Amino acid sequence: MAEGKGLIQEKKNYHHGNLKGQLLEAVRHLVETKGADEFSIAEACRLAGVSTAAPYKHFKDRHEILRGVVFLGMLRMRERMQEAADAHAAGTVARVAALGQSYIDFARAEPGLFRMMFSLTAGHQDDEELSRMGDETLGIVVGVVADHLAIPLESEEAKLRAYALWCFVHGHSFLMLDDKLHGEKMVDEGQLLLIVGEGMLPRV
Amino acid sequence: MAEGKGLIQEKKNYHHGNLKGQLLEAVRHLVETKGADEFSIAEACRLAGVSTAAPYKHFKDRHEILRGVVFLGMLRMRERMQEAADAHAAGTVARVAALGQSYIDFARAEPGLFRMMFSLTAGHQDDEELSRMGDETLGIVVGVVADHLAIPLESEEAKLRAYALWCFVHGHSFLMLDDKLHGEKMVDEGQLLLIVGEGMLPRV
DNA sequence: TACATATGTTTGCGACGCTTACATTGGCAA
DNA sequence: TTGCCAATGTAAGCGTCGCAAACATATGTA
Repeated sequence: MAEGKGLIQEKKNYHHGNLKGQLLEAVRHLVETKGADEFSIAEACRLAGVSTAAPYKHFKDRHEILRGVVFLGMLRMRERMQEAADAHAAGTVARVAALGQSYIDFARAEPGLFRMMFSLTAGHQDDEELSRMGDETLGIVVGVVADHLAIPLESEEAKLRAYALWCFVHGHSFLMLDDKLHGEKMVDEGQLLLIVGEGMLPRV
Repeated sequence: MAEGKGLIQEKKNYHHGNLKGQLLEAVRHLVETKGADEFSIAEACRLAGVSTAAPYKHFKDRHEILRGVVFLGMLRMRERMQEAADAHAAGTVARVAALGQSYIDFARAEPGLFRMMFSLTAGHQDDEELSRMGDETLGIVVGVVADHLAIPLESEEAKLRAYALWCFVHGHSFLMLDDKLHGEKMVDEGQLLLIVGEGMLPRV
C-alpha cells in the first residue's frame, strides 16, 4: 500500500505501460542531477527498470530522446512565462519584470534542462516544431513589450526592444548557471532587472 | 619543399615533437567542424597521426584535454577584447561598442569553441585558473564602463552596468549561434547595440 | 480461439575512454 | 663515444555505450 512509487518507478509487468514518458522523465532527472555530459541512456533504462534496447521501440535514436526531453522543457517554460505575463495588467512595469524573472527562475530551478534546451537546438533550426515553439515564446515577450510601450505588435521597435530584453535575461541566466559571478563580484539581481528595465523600456 | 603541412600534420618520427599542442589544435578543429557532441578524442588522435593511447601521457583524462582547449580559447578571447578596448580612446561610445562587438565577433567566428568555453566551466568554478581568467575578462568591461561613465572602477554602479552589458552580448551571442532569430524575426545588430548602449550607459 | 501488432528481452557489434605492459627515442653523465 | 634513464610512443584489453537483429510476451480484435 504505502510502497513508495517515486518519480522513477519499477516495472511490474512485461509491458511497462508508459515507458516513453518514464524514459523522458528519467533522462530529465539524470540531466539535472549528473549533468548533461555525465549520463547515458543506459542509465535511464536502469532507472526505468527496463533493458537498454527497449527505448528504441519508442525512439529512433538517442538524439530523438533528448529532443523529447527538450520539447517538454520548452513547453513548461513557455507555460511559466505565459502565467507570469497573465498575472499582471498590461502596460505595468511589474508585468515586464515578472516575465523576465520567470525566465531566470526557470533557468535556476532546472539548470541542466535549461542548458540542454539551447545547446541541443544549436544547428537544428531545421526542426520545425522546436523552432515554432521558440518563436511563440519570443512572441510573448514582444507582446508584453508592445503593450508596455503602447506601440504596435508588429513594429520594429517592439521587436528590437523585446529581443534586447531576451538577450539580457538569457545572458544573465547562463552566466549565473556558469557561476561567473562569485564572491565580491556578485551583483544584486533586483537592482539589475531594474536598471535594465528602465534602460530598455523608456517611458516616452 | 612545397609539401603542405597544414594545421594538422603527419607524424614523421616515433616521437611526435609537439603532441600536446597538436592534440589541442586537433580537438579545437573538430569541435568547430563537427560540433562539441560529435567528436571523439580518438578522432583527434587520428588527425594528429598517433595512437589513441598517446594523449594520456600528456593529459590525465578527456576532461583535461577539453579544459586545455577551453583555456587557450579564453586566452585568445581576452586578447581580442583587450585589443578592441585599446583601439579607442577612453570614454568614447566607440570604445564600448567595439568591446561588445569583439565579444560577438569571437562567438560568431568560433561558435563551437565559444559554446564549449561556457558549457565546460559549468559546475567547475573550483578551477582557479579558469575562474581568474573569467574575472579578468569581466574586469576589462568594468574598466571601460567606469571610464565611460567617469565613475570609480570599484563603484557598484560600474560593476552593475558592466555586468548588464555582458549579459546582453552574452545572451545575443548564444541566441545568434542557436539561430533563434531567423527569417523575418531577424534584427539588425547595429541598431541593437545602439539601443542597448544608449539604454545602459546614459550620459548623466 | 487465433492471429496481428505493440512492446519488451537477449545477444552481439563497433567505437570510445582509459589502463597496463611493453617499445623506441633523445639527451645527459660518465 | 657509450650507456642508461626519462619521456613518449604502441599494442592489447577492459568496461560502457549506442544501436540493431532475432526472438519472446502481452494486448486487442476478428
